Amino acid sequence: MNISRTDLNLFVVFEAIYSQGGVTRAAEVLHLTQPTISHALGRLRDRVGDPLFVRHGQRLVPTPLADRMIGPTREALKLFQRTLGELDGFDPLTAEMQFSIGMRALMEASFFLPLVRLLNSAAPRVMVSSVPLDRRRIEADLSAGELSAAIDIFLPLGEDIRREHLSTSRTVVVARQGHPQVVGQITLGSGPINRLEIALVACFKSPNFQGVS
DNA sequence: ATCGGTACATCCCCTGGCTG
DNA sequence: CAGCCAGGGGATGTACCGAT
Repeated sequence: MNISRTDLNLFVVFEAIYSQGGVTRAAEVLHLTQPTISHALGRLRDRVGDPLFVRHGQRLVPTPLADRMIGPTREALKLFQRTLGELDGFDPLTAEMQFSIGMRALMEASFFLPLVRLLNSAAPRVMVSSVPLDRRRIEADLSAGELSAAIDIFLPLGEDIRREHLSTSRTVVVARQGHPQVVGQITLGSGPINRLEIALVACFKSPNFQGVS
């Protein structure tokens, strides 16, 4: 295949369809229409001589070739992205950028406000928005650029997801001395704690963030 | 069995870039 | 400047699934 005769945008479309699991959702994240994505997929199918995705009910399932292509494609797209980023340069004081950070409500109270305060001084023109996090879609949303980053508990994710430890939290139970239902060893999995109405309070402490929710 | 909703494919047209 | 070609989008067809 001659790369000079190949529209490299087709690989952006391919990656979006693979990540989103469908043409329509790929169109949404790329801000194009469904027929446009369908046309692009058709052109890529012609180029590689493989359907790449086959319909399985209402889903598009990647073919073995698509499974083989997705890794190198993502690597290449990341390289392009990094190269363009380096060309643009980055100065936090003047950068005008927008980031979407996925997090759950509990995390939001602890991390988001400190982050906004930090950015106000370090990167005043950078906008961040907090997006409700769907754990089942973290990898897909990060790959598609729907999320710039996500803050959550440690989860088993793919190797291409870069992660950093932000804080450690401890769970404690507070009850009056001699409470009849809180005796002996207490666990989260079973036992008396499950029968009680409890208030869940999370405390986070880290070098970068401090907060209580 | 039928109907409505969802999703992908295809047809057709428009637009913009390239070339002679 | 005209003709060609590729890409994008609207409209429509087709297939599938779930509810009734």
